[in-house]
Amino acid sequence: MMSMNSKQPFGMHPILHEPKYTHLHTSSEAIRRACLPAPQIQGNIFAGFDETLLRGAEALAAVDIVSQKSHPFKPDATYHTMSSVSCTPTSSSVHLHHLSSHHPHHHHPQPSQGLEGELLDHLNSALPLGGVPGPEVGSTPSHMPALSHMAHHPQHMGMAHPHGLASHAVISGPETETDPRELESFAERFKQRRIKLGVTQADVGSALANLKIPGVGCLSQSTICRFESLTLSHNNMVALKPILEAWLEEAERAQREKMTKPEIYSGGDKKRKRTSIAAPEKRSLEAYFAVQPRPSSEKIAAIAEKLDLKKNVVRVWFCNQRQKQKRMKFSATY
DNA sequence: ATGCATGAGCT
DNA sequence: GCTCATGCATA
Repeated sequence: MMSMNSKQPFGMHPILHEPKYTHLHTSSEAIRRACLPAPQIQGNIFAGFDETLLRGAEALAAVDIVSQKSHPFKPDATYHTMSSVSCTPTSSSVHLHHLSSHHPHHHHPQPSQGLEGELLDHLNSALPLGGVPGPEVGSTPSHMPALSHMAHHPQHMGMAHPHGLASHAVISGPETETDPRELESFAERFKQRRIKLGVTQADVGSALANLKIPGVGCLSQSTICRFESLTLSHNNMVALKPILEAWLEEAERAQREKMTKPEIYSGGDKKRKRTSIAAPEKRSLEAYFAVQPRPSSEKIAAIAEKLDLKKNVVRVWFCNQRQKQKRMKFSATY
């Protein structure tokens, strides 16, 4: 008895189900890879990790920190462009727009996040979309699946495709906006309006279930946050956009309703433990990653032993690291 | 806001 | 075992 309340209630996710995805992957992957911060230095040279080389990588990492703060790329500090909400001190605003055209892409003014009316203030007590009471990030809806693995055609997401993909918007327009620029501005607008409504990211996440969109349950605060900060894959952004857009409209509609007719709104396990990889070990991992983002099982084992970490922890770390590189903020993607 | 983890589906 | 979408836990 342990997996009963885990995740997905549905096995599928209509939202993104497009057979097409099945072959878009290869090329898009390649393209994205080509756009990455370019950690791949000379894979061959270090290809055959052995004690010496491992040490070499570590040395590299060590040197890296000692000499200066500028390394080939900063894995942990996912390319931060948004300074609007930045809360992390570590990554001021480091992002490498390397390859291709690194152009000075737009930045948003981002006004203040302060609400601007007592009216709104009380409005958030009676959340739109049903229900979610607590306006604080503390509201933990247990778990709730959602439209979880909607894009389960993993290896084939093609963000390299300007069109053809999401051409079947479930909720919004006939053609889902795949344009990075559009996504960025939407995310920006979304956040501002959400704040205006006095709703937290967690609230939005759980309120999504009230939209009753087939296959769409709620989402976590993390996901909403990532959507707003564009730290999701492009495809993920595209998939979530119509859903959040629907929520936003519904929420604002509900608010207007309350404004007009004030009468109706009077009513109103076991904990997972998170492994923490120490800074030194993390530096080593980063060094290894720089020379070989996809170490073999053996190499992972070697690294794990060397750093005295569980092999699985190392494996997952690499997976997450790779995933991070693919997230939006896709520097050179446009 | 973000680090580490899980799990589905695919190879 | 990988990628991807997501989430819990936590800084």
